[in-house]
Order: sequence, then C-alpha cells, then structure tokens
Amino acid sequence: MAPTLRDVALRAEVSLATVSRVLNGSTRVDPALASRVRTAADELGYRANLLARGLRRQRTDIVGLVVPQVANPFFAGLMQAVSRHLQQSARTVLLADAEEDLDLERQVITRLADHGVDGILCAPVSERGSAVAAAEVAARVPLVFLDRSAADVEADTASVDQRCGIALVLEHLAEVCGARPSTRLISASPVDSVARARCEAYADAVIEGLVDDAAPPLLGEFTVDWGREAVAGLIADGAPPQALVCGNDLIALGALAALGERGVRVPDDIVVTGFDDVGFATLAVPPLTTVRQPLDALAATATDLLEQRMANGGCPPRCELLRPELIIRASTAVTR
Amino acid sequence: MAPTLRDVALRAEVSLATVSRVLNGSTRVDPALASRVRTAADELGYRANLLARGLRRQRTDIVGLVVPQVANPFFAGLMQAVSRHLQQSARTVLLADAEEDLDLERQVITRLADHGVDGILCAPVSERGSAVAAAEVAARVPLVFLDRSAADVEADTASVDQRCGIALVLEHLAEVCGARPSTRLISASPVDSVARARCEAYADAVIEGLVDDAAPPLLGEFTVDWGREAVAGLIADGAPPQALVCGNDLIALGALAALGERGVRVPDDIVVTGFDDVGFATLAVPPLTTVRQPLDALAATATDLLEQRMANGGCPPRCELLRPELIIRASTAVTR
DNA sequence: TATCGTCGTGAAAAGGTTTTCTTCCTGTCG
DNA sequence: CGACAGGAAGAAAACCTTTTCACGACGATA
Repeated sequence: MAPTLRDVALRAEVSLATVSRVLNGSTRVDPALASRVRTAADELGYRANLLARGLRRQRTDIVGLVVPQVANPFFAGLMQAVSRHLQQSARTVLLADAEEDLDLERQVITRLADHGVDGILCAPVSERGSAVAAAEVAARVPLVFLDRSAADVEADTASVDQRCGIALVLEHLAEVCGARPSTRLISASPVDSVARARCEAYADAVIEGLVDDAAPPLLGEFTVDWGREAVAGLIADGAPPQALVCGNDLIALGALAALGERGVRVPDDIVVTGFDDVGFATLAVPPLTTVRQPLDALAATATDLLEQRMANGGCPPRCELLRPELIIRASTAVTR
Repeated sequence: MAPTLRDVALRAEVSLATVSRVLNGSTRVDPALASRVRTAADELGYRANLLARGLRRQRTDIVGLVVPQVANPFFAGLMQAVSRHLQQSARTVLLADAEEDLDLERQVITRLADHGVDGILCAPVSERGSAVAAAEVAARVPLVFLDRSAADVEADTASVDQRCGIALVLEHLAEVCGARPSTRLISASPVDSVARARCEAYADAVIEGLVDDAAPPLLGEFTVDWGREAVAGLIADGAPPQALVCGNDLIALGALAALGERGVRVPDDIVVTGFDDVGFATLAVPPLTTVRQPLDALAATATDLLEQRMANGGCPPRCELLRPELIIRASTAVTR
C-alpha cells in the first residue's frame, strides 16, 4: 500500500540506488535526475521505511530513556530535559516508564534493546534489583545511568552529588535552628541508589554531630502518601523534632499537608525541607526549602556520555557527579 | 556480533525455518528438534531482531502514545493508565511528548508512523494546528484521539464530556454561593479542543444565567504560572468575583497560591474550582474542589477503539464520550 | 591519440526475519 | 502391495533499504 523506494524509482525512471542516494544526499548525482526523483517522491508521498533502514544500517538513531516513574514530576522534568538535548542531535527518543516495577522495567528495557535502539539512558528502579537486567542490556547496547544507578554494573553514570545536597540542607538547618538541631529523616527505603545515598549522607551527618537524631529514619517510598503517613505517626508519638528532613519533595509535600491538617505550623513549630525542587515546591504552603537538582546539566552530561560511548565503545566507564543547589524558601524561614 | 537466527540454526543443525517455527510456536515440530533449537538459542543468548521481524511481518506490535506535555500531571497520569491497558494486550507502548509544540508534535507523530507502529493514540496540541499532521498520519496508520481531538479529522475519539464537567462545577457553585453567583473563568486559550469545550460550556452557562459573569474570560495557558498571573491582574483591578472557575487544576493551584500570597482567604473571601483532579489537588491549601476525569475509563475506551480499528479498519469512526465526576473539597466549602 | 583517473549510474548483495512452496517420508486405506 | 493423504522439515522468496561493486563515459594529461 504505502509507496516504496521501488515505486519512486519506477516513476522517476532511475534505479533504486539513485533514489536512495538522492534522498539521503550521500553522493553527488546529476541535478536533473535528482529533481526527477524528488518530484516523484513528493507526488507519491514517499516515506522511508525506518525498519528497513535500521535493519540495513544497523543503526536506528533512536535512544531509549527509561525512568522509574513518570508520575513523579522530577522524572517528568528529567524526561523533558533529556528529550530536548537528544532532539538536537537528530535522534528520536523513546520514552519508557517502569512504574517502579522490576519486572516491567526488565521487559521494557530488553524490549528497547531488541528494537535496536542505539543507546539507552536509564534511571533504574532498584540499585540491586535492576542490576542483572541492566548488565544484560548493557552488554548489548551502550547504556548510561542517569540520576540513579545499579550496583556492580560497569557503565557510565551521570548523577547528582546527594551527599552534598544533604550537607547543604543540614548546614542550613544548623544555621536557622541553632547548632545541632533535633531532626528526623523521612525518606524512601534505600532500594535505589539515590535513596541510599541520601540516607547514608544523613546518617553520617548525624554521627558527625552536625544534627541530633537519635531516632531511626522513617523509610517508606518517595510518595506524597508516605510523607503524610510518616508525619501522622510522628505526631501521634508526640515529641516531634525541630526539623523534618524529607528525602524528596513529594514526601515533603505530603508532610506539609499532614502537618497543616494537624494544626502544626511550619516553619514556626517545625521546619521542613525537601529534595529535587519539583515545580510544585513553590506552591506548597509554605513554599518548600529544597535542594534543586541541575536537571538540564544532568541531561546534558548523560547525553554527552552516551554520545561518546556510542562513538567509541572501548573506553572505561566514567562517572560524572554534579553539584546540586540549595533553594531556601519559607518552610525553613524561622525568625529567632 | 549479536547471534542471529542463522547462528542458532547452525548450532542446532536445523534450517532457519525450523528455528523460527520453534521460537514462534507457529507449527508443530519434532520435540527433539525443538529442544535442540531451544538449548542452542539459550546457549547463544539469542534475541530476535525486532526490526527484521517487523519488516517481514508488516506489523510491530507497537502503539505510539503522543501527549501534548508530560510535565502536566494530568497527562502523566493518562500515560500511565494507557500504558497499563496496552501492556495487557502484549503491545509495546512508545511514549512521546510534544511539549506543546506543533512542529515537534508533527515530527514526533510522523516519526512514529515511519517506525511502523501499528497504531497511534494522540492527544493533539491544537485543535486546528494539529489537524493536517494528524490527518496525514491517520491516512497511514490507525489513529485514535484521546482526551483532545483535532478538527475535521475522521478518526475515533475517546474523550470526556467537558460540558458536563463545567455544568457540575457551576451547579455546585450556585448551590454553595447562592443563585447566580458572580464568577470568572480563568482558562487556556481555546487552542485545543478541551480548552475550547470548557470555554464554550462556560459561556453558554453564562448566557443561560446559571452564573453571572459580565467580564470576558481570562485566557492564557494551562499552567500554574498563568493561574498566578491571572489572579494578580484580577486582584489589582479590584472587585473580584465570588468564585473563580479555573480551566484546569494547574491554573487553580497557581490561583490559590497567588490568592494566599495576597491574603485573600479561600473559601471565605473567594471560592475556587479546578478541573482534572490531579494528585496535587488534594495537597493544595485549601484542598481543591475539582472535576475528576475518569482516567482509567478513558484509557480503556481509547485502547478498545484502537484495537477495533486495527482489527477491521473499514468501519466509520466512533466518538465515545465519558462522564466526569465532581469532587468537592474545601476550596468551595463556604458556610453560609 | 592513447591511457589513466574520476565521476555518476545501475545491478546486486546484504541485513534478519517470516512464510509460502516444495519435497520427502511415513502411515493408512483400498 | 500400491497409492495417496498428511505431516514435518528445508529451500527460497519476500519485506525495504543501503552500500559495495562493476561498468561506462568523459575529461585531462602525457
């Protein structure tokens, strides 16, 4: 049904090879023939079959982007940033959502490889759980970790210095609340590399005595609901700390809502911080102090790493670490 | 490099055809051969080349999903719902983001078609602007409009009854604010079909005298920033209405923030409604009264329509209209 | 003028599958 | 005991491009 190269060749009365050459501009061809080909192609509404092209060229100009959860605005933002960067290098982006599900992630990522993508950018769902799937795929296709990474997989990584981010938060808290403020961490179980890094950084800071937290961290998921739930438990137990350090903005937003419902005033009664600086952080009441991840730089770095990997596969994997930035808003604006 | 069907055939000492048959289970083959093939395939780590398969079969089992903006949580949710439904029919979903950009949308959607997707679900950026691209693609590939639609394009459509949604809102306002309350619409320019439908429904309700709104609607974009800006202007002009009817939740969230910053109390001083019921609507202060779109039903309907279209192409296009639901929260909880 | 190099074009192979068609073998029925 | 039906496996075509290779013509140089 759809016109093929052959149809164009027939109509323009040239060979298939010539049509291909005209349309791809690979070699010089007689201008007269060229224009004949072009009009023929236009008249037929010819469109190259990308499957056939990919098969022949062994290259599709597609890169896949796998995120753990589109519904998380941080990843939605990341997707957008990455898409933008890849568009510039004339590549098609294939977005894929793992929905925080290991099986689905494996399916999705191997499927991408099977479809012959030239490279994959991946923020794995779990540091350990995603490792085998990631390793398998990385053996077939250039793969770069983005934001999160998987354990024991030799691959380039572009991520943000979580330790630095946590340090920025805690130093800020020490500043506004006084030395060694009592704090509590509400975050996600350290299944993914980012959650782990944040937990560890926080734990280390506690050991170093930067803040005071005798209680164990409250670990659930990176969701609004978990933020709500954690705060509900915390308030029910009584004796809340001076500051709530939330593992990401979603948790913080949930926490703020739960505190508000219970009549606990922020920042007067308790101070709250987030992590990521998603768009809604400014809308929270009060607006959320948080750590902004350099989305654009992250995307740029990851795509750069991937481009280089696709160009010359041999070189040893590199890890790029970007510095985040503290964004101070009203949720920590105590007046002492 | 990657092992091919040929390699498997060589190792199992059978023909290519047999390997293909075993791996696809299309015909009965001798169990002994079958197991030889299977072990050979396993040992080599064989993976079918989906490009080649698609080329030969003229079918890829992929459907594309094009949304106008992933960063809009409504569409993020829609993507998730659709993905889930399509996964069940053993299809791969290709997510694509048009970033509210007509050129990009055209590129993305034609690229999907070029890649041989079996069908496309699309929420077009603009009712008129997307029409030509949509029509072109619809001529090549089964296409179903989802949520939004494009003008004068013959295609199945699964959408939500916006008129009904607006009616629910306005009736509710009349109930809580008294008959013919003074209202003002803040929404997006009627570029896309949904924005237009909401505007028209509102305008009609004004004409019918359900609410009282002499001033022209404030039309910008479906964004938080526009909500903020519109309220800023509104307050600066003085004489705000009793109720703000926002075209979607993002606008409403922006409006709530702006009102809060200016010390205008919601719902006491002014009442605010949204549309979509995105996750963050419950987190707003106060929680937002809004119209919930039946995301799951929408996804189910759209995928059904697409499946049928892909099965028997001939039948005339159908339009399915789903009913939304009013979710009443504190932003309209006036006590009179 | 003869030869070499260059440039532009067509023929054909290759890329990896699926599927039709052919062939061969076995088993059954007449 | 022979012929035919039926099932299973292999050979080859087809899907649509790109790209290598070969070929012929032309211009330039010796």
